[in-house]
Amino acid sequence: MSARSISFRHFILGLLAQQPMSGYDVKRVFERLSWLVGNPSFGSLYPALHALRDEGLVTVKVDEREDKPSRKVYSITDAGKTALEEWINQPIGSDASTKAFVMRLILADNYSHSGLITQLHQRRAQVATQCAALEERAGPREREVDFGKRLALDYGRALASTELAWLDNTLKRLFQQPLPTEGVPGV
Amino acid sequence: MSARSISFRHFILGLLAQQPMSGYDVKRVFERLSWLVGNPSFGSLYPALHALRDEGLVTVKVDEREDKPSRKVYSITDAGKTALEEWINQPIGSDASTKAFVMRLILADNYSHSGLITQLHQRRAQVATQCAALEERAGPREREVDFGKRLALDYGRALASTELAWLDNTLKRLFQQPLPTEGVPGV
DNA sequence: ATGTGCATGTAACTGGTTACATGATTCG
DNA sequence: CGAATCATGTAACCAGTTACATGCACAT
Repeated sequence: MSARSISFRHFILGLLAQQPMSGYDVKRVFERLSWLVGNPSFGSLYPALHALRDEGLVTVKVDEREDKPSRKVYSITDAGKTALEEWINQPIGSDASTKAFVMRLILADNYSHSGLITQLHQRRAQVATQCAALEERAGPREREVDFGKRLALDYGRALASTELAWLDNTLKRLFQQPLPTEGVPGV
Repeated sequence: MSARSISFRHFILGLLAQQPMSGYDVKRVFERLSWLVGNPSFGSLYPALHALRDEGLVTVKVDEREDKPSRKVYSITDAGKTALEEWINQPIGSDASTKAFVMRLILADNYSHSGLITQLHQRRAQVATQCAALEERAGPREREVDFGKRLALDYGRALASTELAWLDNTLKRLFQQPLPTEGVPGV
């Protein structure tokens, strides 16, 4: 079960790769990004941290302080870095949700230049396919679809074409200039 | 807790309100819309149907045919219609996912004119809030955010502003008069 | 006969939520 | 003293997936 279902647990690992944090800190990060990636409850956050620790992907250090309650600070291990790298570079499924993609975007610093570009290309291909399908089915020719489906199809088409434009634009920018914060070892 | 967590089960009820169908038919509908609302497996679809039946929201009729395998056709009941109406008209949570909103769009035919407009307004308010927050945090002033967060924020902002524009446009079409809410930059 | 599409289902598991329970520290 | 914030955790439950299992009908 090393690199399976990809979700909060892996994303948390990615956050810990950027800097060591306590569970409470992680929660705060999620809160600020909740609209983009969702907001796990403590009831799943803490167990996720425990699981990462049990797998040896992170280590815990108790931070005793006098002014505030003590807390457990989690840091990524070498094994964790390896697992993270494996996760973020595996191809995004065609069923991947927007949230899953945004998680990868947020962890962009963990990618190599070419790795990030590959991810964006894959996403682009999938969105392009969907956009084309939506455009065909929402076109003026299709009369059998009811009002609701028409609304939904149009909505989806609008979002998909915007995403496509964003991806094209971003890929262009990335292709022209190297990453501003390149420096992940070993990728 | 009759009207709880709102998901596939309720959406299926909405599909059955449009026309009686078998589980397999429902699956096919999902398949065509999978990018927009997801695609439940049979392992959750059939139990959902059973649950709706047990709650008296749908009835089953076995359709015996000679040329093809027999199937179970589900039809919505009066109780089901009541439950559906209650569900679709309850306010969308600020944490509501895009998929949950698209489900409502697809079921647009089940809304009253004013009911649908109310839903769109609620969504608009939430997206506007998020869009503003994203715009502020992704602005050129914020220097502390890393490359990945900046990418994600920009991505979110692009999608949110498109959705806002779509909502405004759709509301205008549905309800021919200017919106009482304030305008948002960049349409 | 065998494979493909149609059609229905169950059991084990997973990832998540809700609700609960605890305790330190600071502020009014 | 009580409330709010910081901080961590567990147990019960729930929605959904995966994998499995069955069977009809039709075409090759």
